[in-house]
Amino acid sequence: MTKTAQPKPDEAREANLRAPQQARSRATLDRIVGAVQELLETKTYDEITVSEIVDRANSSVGAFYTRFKDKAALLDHLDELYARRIVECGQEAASEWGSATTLAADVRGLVSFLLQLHRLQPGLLRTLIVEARRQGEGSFRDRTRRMNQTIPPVMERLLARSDEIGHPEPRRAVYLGLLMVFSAIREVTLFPEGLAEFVDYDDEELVAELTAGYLRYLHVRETR
Amino acid sequence: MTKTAQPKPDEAREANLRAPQQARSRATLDRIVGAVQELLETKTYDEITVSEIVDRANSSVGAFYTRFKDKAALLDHLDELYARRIVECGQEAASEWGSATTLAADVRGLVSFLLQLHRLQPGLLRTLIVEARRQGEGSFRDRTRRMNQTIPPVMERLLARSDEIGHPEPRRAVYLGLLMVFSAIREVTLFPEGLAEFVDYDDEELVAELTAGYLRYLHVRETR
DNA sequence: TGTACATCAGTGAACGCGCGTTCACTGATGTAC
DNA sequence: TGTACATCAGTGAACGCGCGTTCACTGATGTAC
Repeated sequence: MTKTAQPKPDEAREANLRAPQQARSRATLDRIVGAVQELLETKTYDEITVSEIVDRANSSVGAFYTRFKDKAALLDHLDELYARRIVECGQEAASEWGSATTLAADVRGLVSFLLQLHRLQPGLLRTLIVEARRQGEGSFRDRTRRMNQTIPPVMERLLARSDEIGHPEPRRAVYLGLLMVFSAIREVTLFPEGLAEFVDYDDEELVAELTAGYLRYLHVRETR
Repeated sequence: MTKTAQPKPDEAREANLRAPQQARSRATLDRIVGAVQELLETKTYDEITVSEIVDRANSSVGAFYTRFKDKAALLDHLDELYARRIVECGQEAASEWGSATTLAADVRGLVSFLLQLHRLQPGLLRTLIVEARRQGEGSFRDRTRRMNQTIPPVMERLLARSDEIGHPEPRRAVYLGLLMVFSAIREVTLFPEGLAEFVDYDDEELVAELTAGYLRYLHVRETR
């Protein structure tokens, strides 16, 4: 507690967003964010114009620019919101985990969680991955780091049961296994036109199969 | 053989490209294609200007527009070239396969092939996936189909040894397994800033581990 | 082999459209006394 | 409680830059006779 007032922990680190002071502008901001998120489900960020966003939000270009430094600042803000949400969801899901389950149950929970996460706003996620995070510049890089930091604790939880893991290098294996299921999920949800076309599982089956794949790769002794 | 001269089989189906008639313009075209491919390794297609492309190609905007209908036509052409190359590589690799190997060897060959393919021009591939194939419109959709058509024969080859596969649904399993290794490769090569950060295998190890993962998922009886 | 003409190829300045951004202004909310 | 002033919020026409595209022109290559 220093002499300077503590800035709001949330919007503090966002340089490009002029934080709203009144409820009215807060609402406008929310409408703008909502509008662009909707638009992102069908088009690229470049394809969306500022006018288009504010029209859909029942706002105006002027209002837009009193909140945001420029158009890029909105994308930055979206990324911030998304990152925050992921971290939050992750912690929430982790706290729901009981501590006495099996490795198989843990893995299954993880896979299921990841799939749900990707089902949320695929268009937005796609944009953030390919448009924002392209080359690790500035704030985007930081957020990737923040999100990645949530992974190791989860992996440690799996590794706590190394005795069940038959793979000779458990540590590397849990990470590569995660990458396999994670990216399969990403491919299915974000790029369904590609190879995912050949995969006709529904979500439940998909979780089951990916879980099985993960466990077998880890060489978990089968106890079914 | 009808009365009309057979059009060149290759460039025939490209409406947006005025085919070069002389060696000189062929060379110019090649330089333009080369230039944009280089640029795509570091920037998005939108970020690249026509002037930028022709400057690097030691050509001129005018020359550009005598070849291409518009800027989009170049992206279309790149996609066509890429698709053609993939199909070609696939057939080539397939023909190199001896016929008396083990399932494990086949899978390993496949995984290794996929990784090599992605190492070739990651920037271009990334662009084609996210910018061109976004929503399945017109020629891009067709090409995705063409490329996807090369997959089933390969899977059939694996399925020919179903007796070695312990998974209860061999057909669905070989496809999902493929998706897992394929998308893991994609994540590593195209989006290395993300989860792939945690994976520190070199290419050889990666192939080995992905192969192991695939085989174990298929429940191939271990014979090592 | 030479000449004339047609087509192909290339040049780069100029154009103009679209979209991000600005700005002069109006109205709403908060605060001091 | 009322009045005056400051700041916040919002409006939308106008601006201007950048980039894709055009176009009038020059030069190279091919072909007919």
